Amino acid sequence: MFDVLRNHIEKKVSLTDDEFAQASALFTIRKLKKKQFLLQQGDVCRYESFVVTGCLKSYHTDDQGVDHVLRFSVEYHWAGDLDSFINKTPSSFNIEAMEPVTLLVIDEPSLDQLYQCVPKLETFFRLLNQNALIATSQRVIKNLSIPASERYHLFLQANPHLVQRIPLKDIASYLGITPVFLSKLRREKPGF
Amino acid sequence: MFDVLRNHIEKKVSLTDDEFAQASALFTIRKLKKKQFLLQQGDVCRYESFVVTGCLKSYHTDDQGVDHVLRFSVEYHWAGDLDSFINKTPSSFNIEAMEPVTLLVIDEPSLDQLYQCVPKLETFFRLLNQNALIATSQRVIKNLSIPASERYHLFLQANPHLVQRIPLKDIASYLGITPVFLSKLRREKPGF
DNA sequence: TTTTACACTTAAACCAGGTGAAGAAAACCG
DNA sequence: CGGTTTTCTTCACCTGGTTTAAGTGTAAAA
Repeated sequence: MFDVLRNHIEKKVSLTDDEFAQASALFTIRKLKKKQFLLQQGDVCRYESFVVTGCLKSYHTDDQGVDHVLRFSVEYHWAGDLDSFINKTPSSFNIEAMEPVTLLVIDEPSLDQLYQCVPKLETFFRLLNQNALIATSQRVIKNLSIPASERYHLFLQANPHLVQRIPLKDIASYLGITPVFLSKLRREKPGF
Repeated sequence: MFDVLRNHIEKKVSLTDDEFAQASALFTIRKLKKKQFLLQQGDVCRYESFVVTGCLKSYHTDDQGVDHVLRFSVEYHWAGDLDSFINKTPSSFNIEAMEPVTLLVIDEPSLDQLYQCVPKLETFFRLLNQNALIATSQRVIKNLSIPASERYHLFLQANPHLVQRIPLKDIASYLGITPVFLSKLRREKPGF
């Protein structure tokens, strides 16, 4: 369980046994059933969560009741709303388990404490957010410059595993199109 | 000149004179004329740049030759391509001065060194990227959930100063619409 | 002073993608 | 297994936004 987390962290910074012990003491295990919520829009996000098994989606429900998927979090990735977590503001996201999920969660005071005790972990989370920022910026540009059909095929290539696991309507939502239109795309350009 | 940078940093973390001296020794002053490039698509981004005066745009030119603006960097903000800067890969962005610009620039080895000597500055840049990630994520959701006309008015409200400084076509590009359509929007819903 | 260049507007034809409704196919659950 | 719910598809029609192309205003270059 915790060794998965250690493995994940040590891909970016190396830790002594003692340092990792300090860290793991601050995480707790949490399980969710399919369709359970880790966070509901309007609530404050109290935890950053490392996904050990399963898959979650983070999505915003707009005033017309339409969902827009920001990201999927699968094994060895993180789930949470950074804005709400840091600033203690009501979140504008739902985070929902798409499958039974096992998480290692940490709250904000503990994470702060961890940064003090083990500065290497501040570096780790800095790198994590740096990569997330890079990926999100690329997504903005792709959404602006690439038509939906191509965005769909790029998504398929980049996430062949995900497509088997999650409903198409959620992929459509992630891509910024309707399920109806995605269906049309699949009919027109099959294969690939 | 450098006091502007210090002021900016101390909004997030406080520094001793000595700590700031170590930092400022690693930055150098750079000036650009209007229309000069800080970075050209395809080159590796060697510097993170703090904007003292002026305004720049970061944009990607797609295979059809169309520009897509990722961000504007004005006074007391930063310019650079994080992906290219960190990973030393050819950048997919141009960064161009829209006005005469004065910058304080730092290269990657120096920044790394700075993180070692003054850990508080690692915290500072972590917070900076954290905020950028939050803002960029919100932009993804807004682009997916809000129609162009509303996005335009939100942009006006949020950046009243910018609109006076930069061409409308660049705002259109930032919003993900054509200048022609932006012009139509302005005609239909004037005022505000 | 004239020329060139670029930003902005207008209008009309066009298309990528959305809407609503309704059925077929899967997936879920007792 | 059988019934319910959810997902996926199809079709007919609609709209927000693009494209192309022409015209105007302005500022800088020559």
